Amino acid sequence: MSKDILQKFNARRIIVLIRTHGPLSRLQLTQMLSVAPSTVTRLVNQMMDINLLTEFPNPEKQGQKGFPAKLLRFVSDSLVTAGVFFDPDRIFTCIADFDGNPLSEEEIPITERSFEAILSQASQSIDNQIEALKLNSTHIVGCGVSYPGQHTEEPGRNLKTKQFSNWPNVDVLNDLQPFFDFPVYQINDAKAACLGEMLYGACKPYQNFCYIWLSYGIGGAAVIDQNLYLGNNLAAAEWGGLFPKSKMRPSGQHFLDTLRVSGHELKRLDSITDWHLEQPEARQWIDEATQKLQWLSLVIARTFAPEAIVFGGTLNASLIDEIQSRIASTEHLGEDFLISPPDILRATTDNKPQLGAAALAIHEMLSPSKFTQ
Amino acid sequence: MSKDILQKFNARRIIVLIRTHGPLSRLQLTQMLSVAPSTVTRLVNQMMDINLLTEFPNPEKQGQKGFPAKLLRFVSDSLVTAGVFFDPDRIFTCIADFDGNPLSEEEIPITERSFEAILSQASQSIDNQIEALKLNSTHIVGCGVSYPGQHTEEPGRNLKTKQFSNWPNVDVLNDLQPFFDFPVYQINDAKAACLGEMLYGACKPYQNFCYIWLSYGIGGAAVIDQNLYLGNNLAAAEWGGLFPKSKMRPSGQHFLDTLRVSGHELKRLDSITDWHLEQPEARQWIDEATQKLQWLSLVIARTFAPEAIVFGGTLNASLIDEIQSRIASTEHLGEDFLISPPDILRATTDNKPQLGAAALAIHEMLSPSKFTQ
DNA sequence: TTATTATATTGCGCGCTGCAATATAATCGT
DNA sequence: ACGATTATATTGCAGCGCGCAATATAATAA
Repeated sequence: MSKDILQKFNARRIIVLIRTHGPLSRLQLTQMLSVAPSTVTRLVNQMMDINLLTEFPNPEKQGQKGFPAKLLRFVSDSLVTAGVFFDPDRIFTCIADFDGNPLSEEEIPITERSFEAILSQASQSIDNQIEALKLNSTHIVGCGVSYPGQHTEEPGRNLKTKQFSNWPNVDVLNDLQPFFDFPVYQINDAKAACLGEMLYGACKPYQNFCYIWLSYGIGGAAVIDQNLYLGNNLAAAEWGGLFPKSKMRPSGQHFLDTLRVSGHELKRLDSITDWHLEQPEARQWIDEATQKLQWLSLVIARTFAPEAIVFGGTLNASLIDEIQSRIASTEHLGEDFLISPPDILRATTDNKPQLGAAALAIHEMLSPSKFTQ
Repeated sequence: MSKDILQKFNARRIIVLIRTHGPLSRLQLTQMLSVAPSTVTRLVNQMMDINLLTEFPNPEKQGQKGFPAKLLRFVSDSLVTAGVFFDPDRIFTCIADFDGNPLSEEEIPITERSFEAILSQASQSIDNQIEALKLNSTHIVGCGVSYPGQHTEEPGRNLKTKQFSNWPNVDVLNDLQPFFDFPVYQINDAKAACLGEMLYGACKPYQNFCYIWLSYGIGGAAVIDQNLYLGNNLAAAEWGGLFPKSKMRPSGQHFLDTLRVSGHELKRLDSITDWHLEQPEARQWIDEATQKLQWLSLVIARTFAPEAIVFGGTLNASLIDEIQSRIASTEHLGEDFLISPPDILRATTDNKPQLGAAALAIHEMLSPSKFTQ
């Protein structure tokens, strides 16, 4: 069962197409890729040999003339990806298939916030799930790890975090890889969530979009031609920087601080209830935050001109819902904005942040930029 | 002399490397491309066969042990590109080689502003230069055409312009191609200038940068991984949209209007003299414009996080010089901006806007995104 | 039962590439 | 002075991904 087929250019393109469009016939793949039918046949058959793809009759083509096309789909437990997300309060882990269905999930409360403790629990959780699903490490394309933090300027995609006191800048190869038996990738919470939306969520149809991630802070990500654009120092799309700390900023932390001043002592984002959102101080904050985020949307539309802007995050879901729908329903994003505006979307996978981490491993394998040949 | 070698993947990569790095030996190419030496030898020899490349001894390696490496460079008149730029006042045309040296240039004053008149003069000028240089159309990879305007949402890269009254939206294939015997490409002034900087000017070393184009209006462009990023509706990096028409905006037109209010009647940007720049009203305008453009630089740094931001345009050169150097010398781009800022550069080719148009044809041929195979 | 149609497979050859052996042209060492 | 050494380039050969064209397959239509 040699998987070097996965290194082949057109094999990857086939995987990408089936992943984004759902089941397809060989003929459809031929047309979409502009390659000879024989090429598709050979590659598909090799992928069926290693049990990555399977075929089934097309129910819609029952009773039609000609050779009945067979549709191709992924074998759900043939190749899977692992995802780990954590914040100061909890660890989320999962194993997901190529279609983005979690095959298993786990949530673990955090008791000790040391790097060692969190990562051992996470890797143990992944191992348990692999065992429970009767998989082994040859089935895993990789594991994505994501948590709140900022990428540093050093090479190697290091991540530093304020949320976990005394943590070092975490380096993928030196610090993370020892915990896992398969390739590990690391990215911050916002950018992982963005990949989740791109591969599995509301952004599947888009080539270019921007993500606005509302959590304790304000994060973000920009997708250009189905790739994460990270920019110099990996600082691209870090929208939080557009809101100086000296002024009101539409972050979860600022919302908690605002509530605290008026006597509602909350420490965690997930303690916010619908009742809190109805308080006058909250209403006012929401108005102001919506206004700021609409300005941000305008700036994004004028700079990146994405097809869509997506709102998501670990902030209270109703709160994000309201902000997104209010911005989506405004007549004009801003003065002189005459061209058709980007779609303003609500993220659909931000309740499962580990799915974004899982998406990272798939992205690293399938992103067009990774296979030049 | 069959030029289908130019369609080959690694042949194009070789051209790109020699274009960006200058003369290289076969061994250097081997290492930079991570291919076998035999691959480079064969491709290079084919390109020498069609007289695209030529070799010469490496002067620096005189007196060193071993087989002396021969360096490869372009034959200057083997493959060339044509460029046409015009604004309401003049037409600039040129023929340039792959290294960005103009082989010939022409400037034509505009007497009649009809589409037909301008394009016939431009194409006639190009044809004359081709003849004078003893070239024929097989040597021309293409012709870029650029002028002030905004791209429309229609497919086919249509360009609409306010500067030329009664002009239709110009479509490349239907409207432009009939004037030329080789492929034509069209793009607006700002984005063409940006390509000129990327291929020939101050931005050669950068993978990602943003261009701020100061002319009658405020244009711009974003380069991501050595590609123009155009965004949805080709509206990306149109910075002008960030300055509402209801307020002060750092555009050449606004500068002319400001001077007019204080009694200095100027209609054309190239009528601005150093004396004008010393007037009190001008000084105040420049202060304000610098402040606005520094804010823009901060926004760009926070969104695109480019390696560099380049200032250029058809606005008075001293004026752009001053704005660029003032922004480049500020301690911090803005509040909380802690990471290393982008380089703030001065464009070096904006005195030859036709070179940017010429760059477009080369870019269309050599851009990595155009050759997947 | 045969013709027609839509889809998939097989046989063959081309062309790009890597590998390993060989060639080339300079200096170094004695 | 002349072979040894070194750095660079070329050649022969084989592998392999792909396209083309012929063929096979499995359904409906006549």
